[in-house]
Amino acid sequence: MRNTAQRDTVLKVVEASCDHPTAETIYLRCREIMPEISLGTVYRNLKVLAELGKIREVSILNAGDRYDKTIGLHAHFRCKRCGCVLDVPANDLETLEKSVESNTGFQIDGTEVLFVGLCDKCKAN
Amino acid sequence: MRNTAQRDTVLKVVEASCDHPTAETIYLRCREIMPEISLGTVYRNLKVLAELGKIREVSILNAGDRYDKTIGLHAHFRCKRCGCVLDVPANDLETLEKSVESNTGFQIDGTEVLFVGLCDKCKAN
DNA sequence: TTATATGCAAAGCTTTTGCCTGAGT
DNA sequence: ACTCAGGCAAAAGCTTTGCATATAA
Repeated sequence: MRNTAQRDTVLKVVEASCDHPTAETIYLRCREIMPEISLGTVYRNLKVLAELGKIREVSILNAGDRYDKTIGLHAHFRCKRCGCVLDVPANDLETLEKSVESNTGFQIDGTEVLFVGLCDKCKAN
Repeated sequence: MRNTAQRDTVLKVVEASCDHPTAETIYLRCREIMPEISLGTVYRNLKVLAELGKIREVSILNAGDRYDKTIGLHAHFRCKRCGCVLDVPANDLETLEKSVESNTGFQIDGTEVLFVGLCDKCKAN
């Protein structure tokens, strides 16, 4: 694994993003810092960084894949009106994982929880 | 909303499937019953049926969208080795939804829970 | 030096859409 | 009859990949 400026840039951009950006958005943000970076490189590095566990892929039902700097177990919320994606702290998730493991006998390595609904602001109007 | 043989076929195929099939798989199964059905029609009807709440779209992190005949609140499990997707009964989900609603103030209309890991069989070897 | 990563562009998938025709009601 | 839905094929994303070049170790 080589240490390249491009990979560094992708990681820094994800780490600086709080909005669970898509690959395309990450690409645009990378280009602000490193104008010559290519889209293919961004995709390649997002994949590598996710495999290394440095960033996290988030699946947002029918709205493209997103990336998240926060690795630890937590849930996501997507507002079906404005489209925003927010972190939801959910401390009961570990309990949930454990109970499913013992009920099913499966080995669980990761859990994705997505709530869909209306956020504060959109609920208001 | 018109009642067509094609829409009926798509619904019947999803209702007869226990493996959370992709749109492509559903298309192939439809063609066994109705050889002239087109892929576009399958996509259109999957979308319509999901909006009507007759079937459910399931998001399986980086593995294409799937469809599910089971509407009620339940979780999914995907084996990262063999790729199978299974239902996981999780009765605590409603409690989880409620607690997130009261903690965040968001209105929650739907919840997707996906566990990723190794199933029984794959764990064994 | 040499093997890995990048840039660029083409290719691959999945899903959507336009347009004309066919079929419910 | 009047529309909505379907068939077909093209287009529209999004993501991956091949290949030549550049660069980290």
